[in-house]
Amino acid sequence: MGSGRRGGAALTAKSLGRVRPRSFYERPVLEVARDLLGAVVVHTVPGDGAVAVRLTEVEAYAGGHDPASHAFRGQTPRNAVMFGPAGHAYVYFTYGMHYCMNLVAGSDGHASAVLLRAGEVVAGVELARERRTGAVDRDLARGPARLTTALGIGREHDGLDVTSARSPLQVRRGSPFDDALVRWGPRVGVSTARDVPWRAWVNGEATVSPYRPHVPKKRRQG
DNA sequence: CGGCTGATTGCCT
DNA sequence: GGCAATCAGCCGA
Repeated sequence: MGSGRRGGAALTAKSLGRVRPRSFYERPVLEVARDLLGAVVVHTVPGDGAVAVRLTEVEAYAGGHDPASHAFRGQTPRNAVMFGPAGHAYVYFTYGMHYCMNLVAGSDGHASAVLLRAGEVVAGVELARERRTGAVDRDLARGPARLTTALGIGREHDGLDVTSARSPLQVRRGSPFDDALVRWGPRVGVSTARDVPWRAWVNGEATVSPYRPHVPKKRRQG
């Protein structure tokens, strides 16, 4: 372990499809979210290898008018990438230990984005296992923070353009899922717009995250 | 299996 | 100072 390249032979651009162009992201965020199911996120680390994840679960955030969005209270240094052009990665740190990755969608300045919640590792499984020690294969990228860990994504990737064929972080066409397999549900922990289903996942996929609605943490007594 | 909770840092008010 | 777009581990049934 720790020496030599991994995942190179199994990872061909052809099998994963073309890199999605910026125009793919410059659409309403719900359309982008739906079409990201089946798409493949590829992160390559020179000398280490590449890991590719085929998305099975995503969540849409609609920018300044969305109470659950990081953009709701306006632009800050942390969320600045969301207010920029589509097709860039917005990576944030949360719970003092986890990273989550979004893809900026919509028109410039709208600050909408799609959270990548879960997927299946389709290349670089060995490297993903190293990054996710102890996890069974099905759980390697099953959950937003698990997904970034498996891919090796951190704060340094915030703002990266994922539409370039030369980028170490790309999103490729992959193999889209049929509409009949796509399910929509209400988002977690949002009081407004509860009737709008902004979480999309693929029915029957084992890699869809198992987590339930988040309940506010109770303050410790004494 | 489902439910609950501690971990641990940075961001926003 | 409160809490977060989470996760893993522990507990009881």
